[in-house]
Amino acid sequence: MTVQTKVRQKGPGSLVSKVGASLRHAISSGQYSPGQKLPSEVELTETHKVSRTVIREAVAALKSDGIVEVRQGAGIFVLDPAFQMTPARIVDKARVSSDLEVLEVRAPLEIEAAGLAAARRSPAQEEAIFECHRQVLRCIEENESIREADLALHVAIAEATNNPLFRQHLEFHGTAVIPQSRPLPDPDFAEQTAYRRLIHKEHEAIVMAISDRDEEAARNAMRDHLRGSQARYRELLRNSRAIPG
Amino acid sequence: MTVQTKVRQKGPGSLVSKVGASLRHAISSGQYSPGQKLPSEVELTETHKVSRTVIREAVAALKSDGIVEVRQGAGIFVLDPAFQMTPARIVDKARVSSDLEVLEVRAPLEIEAAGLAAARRSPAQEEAIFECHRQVLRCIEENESIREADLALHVAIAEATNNPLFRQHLEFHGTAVIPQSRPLPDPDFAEQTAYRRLIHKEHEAIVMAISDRDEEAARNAMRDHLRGSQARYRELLRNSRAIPG
DNA sequence: CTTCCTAAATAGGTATGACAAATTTCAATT
DNA sequence: AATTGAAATTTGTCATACCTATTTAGGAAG
Repeated sequence: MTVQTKVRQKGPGSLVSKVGASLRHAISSGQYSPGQKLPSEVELTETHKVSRTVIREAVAALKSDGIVEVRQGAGIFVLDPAFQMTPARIVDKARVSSDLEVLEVRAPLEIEAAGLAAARRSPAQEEAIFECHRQVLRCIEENESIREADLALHVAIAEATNNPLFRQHLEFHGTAVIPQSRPLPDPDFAEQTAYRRLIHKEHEAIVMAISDRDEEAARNAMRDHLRGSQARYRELLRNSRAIPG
Repeated sequence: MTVQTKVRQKGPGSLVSKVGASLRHAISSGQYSPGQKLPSEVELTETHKVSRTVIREAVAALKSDGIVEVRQGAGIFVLDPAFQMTPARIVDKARVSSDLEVLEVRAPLEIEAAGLAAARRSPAQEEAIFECHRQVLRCIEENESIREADLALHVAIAEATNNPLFRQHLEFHGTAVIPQSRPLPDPDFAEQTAYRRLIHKEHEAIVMAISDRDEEAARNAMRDHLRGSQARYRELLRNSRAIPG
């Protein structure tokens, strides 16, 4: 038997769990961003002063959690958080929530997020919000769906809170949309355009308040926007119910 | 090199993922029920005709998913589903959110929930809220931790919204607690009692507003309560930081 | 007969080395 | 510059050895 050059673990918790926690922290703290490759197994054995067995088992756990993907011959890569097991995926599996229920939960969160975004946004985050706002306008002018651009704007606002939980909660209902971006059942073209420009105008109030660092105005603008959306959506429901199946 | 008696894996997917899937299926299909011990690692190597490395890595994945717990010298045991992957656990693994971040997200949700509970609660739900409220008082009078009773009260309020997403969001941070129920670092006994009675009084305002079906009062009471909690928690943080490590 | 203690057996944790398979990189050739 | 093939790198699996923790079994004492 060869001489042991590595100290056997002493103290609570196994080496596998310790290395696992260390890797999780490295990833979640941004040391390795999505798509990036982790050090090789051999390098990790040297960094953590453990055997390859421990590294492989720790990586097996991360892999199971959807945090990394491992390609033989290539390496260990950090997965995009969108591919990780998010609460949305579990909850969506368990139950399909109605859009109104989702809105009801989202509204207070997004109102608060707008206020915090106004208080905390960095110049870069401000720019990102403006860019998303412009993208929504571009979709309106080109008569394209504003769905993705709309969601991206809301995500940018959540990001500007600098509390990652807001963004996570938005992704919680990632497959649900804010109703104003749903296709109208049978829209008159001019009416649709007016409708979408109203959305744009409401967005503008939010974005300007965030830019002005006006927390209260941002909250109020988002509240008005979402109340308007809820009202429009309920109207939508009533109208679509009046149409014989 | 010794003669290989096991066939090297051929076909898509690694042996680790295959054994992992097999074990998951055995557990979910009821072959091994909660609390029951799985076969030993050596037995599993024989059953699946793979090396112990493969078994250990497969078990590491199951362990990370919270499906089994492993005790050195004892064996591998199936966990009760209640201990398995819940949204809270996933999020906690990926990142440790600060309590203040959690509070920041929870506050708007709980304020809204209080308002909706006032609007929508059934008599049975009203009773449940009162019962939880009384339980908190009992814990205070018996000098027991109010943590569980406090959480149960918040859950009862979320339930009374009759929108299951509110309860789900509360469970989202199931392991995080509302700060007023945290142990104080070095409490003077009389001060602690006064403190907990203040909590009880704030709860009372919320519960009465819900009973009175007063949405606005419920929201305001919850807002005051949570703002008070946040302020107290920040004070707690400042005080604990002043104590030399 | 019951209880306690100790040794052995069982079972998981870690380290090491070897080889197979997949991917990437590099050098030589066209 | 593009292509091809070999070498290097990296992960997947197997085997062996030893350490640590728990369980079991047997014997001795009360």
